[in-house]
Amino acid sequence: MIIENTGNFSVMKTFDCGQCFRFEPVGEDWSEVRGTVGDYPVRIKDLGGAVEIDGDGERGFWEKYLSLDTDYAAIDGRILSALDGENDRQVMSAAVGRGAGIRILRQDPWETLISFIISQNNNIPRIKKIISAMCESCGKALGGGEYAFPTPEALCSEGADGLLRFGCGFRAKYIYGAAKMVAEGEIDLAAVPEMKEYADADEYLRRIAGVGPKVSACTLLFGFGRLDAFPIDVWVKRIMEKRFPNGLDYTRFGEYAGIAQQYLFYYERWCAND
DNA sequence: GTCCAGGATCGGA
DNA sequence: TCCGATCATGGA
Repeated sequence: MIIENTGNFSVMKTFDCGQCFRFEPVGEDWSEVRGTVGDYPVRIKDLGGAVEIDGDGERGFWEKYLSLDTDYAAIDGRILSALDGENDRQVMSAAVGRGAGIRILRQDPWETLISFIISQNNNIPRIKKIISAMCESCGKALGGGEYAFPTPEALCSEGADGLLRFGCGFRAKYIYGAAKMVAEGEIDLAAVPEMKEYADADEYLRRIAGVGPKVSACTLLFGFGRLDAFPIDVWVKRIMEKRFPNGLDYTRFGEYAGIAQQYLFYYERWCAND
């Protein structure tokens, strides 16, 4: 199917900005990607102002997954006018300019939680490798060599030691603990969207060992669509120290702090690679 | 061999 | 409350 009127939506930026770990480019660049969302293996191709989806699932499912129902032009405007001072405005302008086209994906909360537990003190290529091995071994086969993300029960039955073979190292005990809590109902991820206050949702997720402020924020942002979450990792810390000498009060971005964060993250990494 | 990666936890000051 | 060491692993 083809979805029209996608504005400045960029497949490349959206799928290569570190928010998801199960997509790969089809060809030379990231203008077309393939991966798996839930039980749907899919190809997503950027047509420039439109996007082609090759996979099962209703149109509404993909529109929601890709956040095509969200007015990013309006949000960008708010982010650009949120800060005072010439320097801060200039930095944000550069970051928004570089990141424009990114969409915060609405990913599965459980997959997002585990993915970002794995992400701690780790790098993106290796995170992908671990998740891929885990899916192939513990996830439901979808045909064509594709696999669903493992259920809590599937990971729980591996045991902490069983998970070590995927190369997750010291994070194995955290993954197992999270799987056990969710499988046994001690943590109910479906209850999180009901928590209106960020602090409440954050506190709830951090009952899981291995989930600190950063993993919690990423899970809330990428898995629960909480755009007010502002994950601070080494890159964001770096850009805050380097380019905001007077400090950055991210609460000024209000309910869209997470999108501002993603622009800053993308911008700083782009500068490092350039 | 050394350093680093979308951090969290623990113990000691 | 804050700070440093430590935690596995592999790629640069």
